[in-house]
Amino acid sequence: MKIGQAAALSGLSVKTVRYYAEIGLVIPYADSQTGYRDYSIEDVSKLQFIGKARRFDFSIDECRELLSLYQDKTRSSSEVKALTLEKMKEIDGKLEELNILKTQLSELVDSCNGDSRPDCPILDALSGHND
Amino acid sequence: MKIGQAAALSGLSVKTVRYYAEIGLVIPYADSQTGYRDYSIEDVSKLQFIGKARRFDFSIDECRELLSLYQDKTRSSSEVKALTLEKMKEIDGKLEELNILKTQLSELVDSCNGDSRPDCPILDALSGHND
DNA sequence: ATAAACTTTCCACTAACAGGAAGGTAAAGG
DNA sequence: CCTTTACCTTCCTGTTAGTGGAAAGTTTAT
Repeated sequence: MKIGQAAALSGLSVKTVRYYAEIGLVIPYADSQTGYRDYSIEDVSKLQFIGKARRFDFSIDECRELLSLYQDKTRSSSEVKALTLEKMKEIDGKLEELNILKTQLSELVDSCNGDSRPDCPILDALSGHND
Repeated sequence: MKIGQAAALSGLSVKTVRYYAEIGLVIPYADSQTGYRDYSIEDVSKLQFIGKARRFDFSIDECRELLSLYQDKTRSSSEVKALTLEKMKEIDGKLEELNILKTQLSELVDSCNGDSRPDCPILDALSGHND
C-alpha cells in the first residue's frame, strides 16, 4: 500500500512515516517504477508499535531498541522490562522536578496581589539574590 | 567586564551569554577597539534574572516578556501574575500527562515477569490493537 | 618575548518532526 | 481520451535553546 494508507492505518502523519523511513526505522519497499514507497501489513504493524511506544514517551532510539527486541524471537523479557523501568525512573525524575517547580511558583503567586500597581513580589523574587 | 566574568557572576555558560546577546535578550556594549563584548553590572542582573526564570521553566520568549515587565516602571503586577499562573497551568498539564504515563507503564511492568523467556506482556501491549 | 588564557566569528549538531515549493503519478469523471 | 483532483516525490527551511569545535585575534602572566 502507499504511504497515505499506511499513515492512516497507523495513526501517524505522512510526514512522520516518511521521516521514519528516512532515519531507517521502518523501511518500505521502493517501487522502482514510480519511486513511491510501498508499505506492507507488517510495516504498518511496526508503525503502530512505534506510535504507541512514542505515546509512552519512548524516544526514537528507544523505539528502535524496542523494535529490534520485538522482532527478536530469542529475546528475553527482562531486557524489555529493564528498558521500561528505566523509562519509569526518568518519568519519576521529571515528576519530582515539576512538583518542585509548581510549589515554588505557587508560593510566588500567593505572595502577589496581582493588582494594577507596579509592585510585584514575583519579579522581586526573580531579581533577588536568594534562590 | 568581559563575557567570562559576566557568565561566572550570572551562573551561565559563556556560550549561553553570547547566545543571549545574539538573540537580543541581553545586549552588552561592543568595544569597537577589540570587538570584545563589555557587560555592565545591570547586564549581569538581567542575566541572573533570566537564569532564574529559565530554571522556573519560562521559555526564552517568556523571559523576554518578563524582562520587559521587569524594566517597565509602569507595569502592573497583575500582568506578571497572569503569566506565572499560565505557566503553572502548563506545568499542571504536564504533571497530569506524566502521571497517566507512569500508571500505564507501571501496569505494564507489573504484568511482566522479566525472566529470560521471550514471552513479554509489555511488547504484547505495544503491538496489540487495544490502547 | 612567549606562552597561557581569553575572546571573536562561523559552522555544524542536537530531537522529532512540520510546512511549503516544485514537479511527477494515479485514479476518477466527463 | 483528456482533464481535474488527489496523491506522491525530493529538497529546503524552521522549530528550541543552546553546545561543541575550528581558526584566528587579544590580553595577561611569566
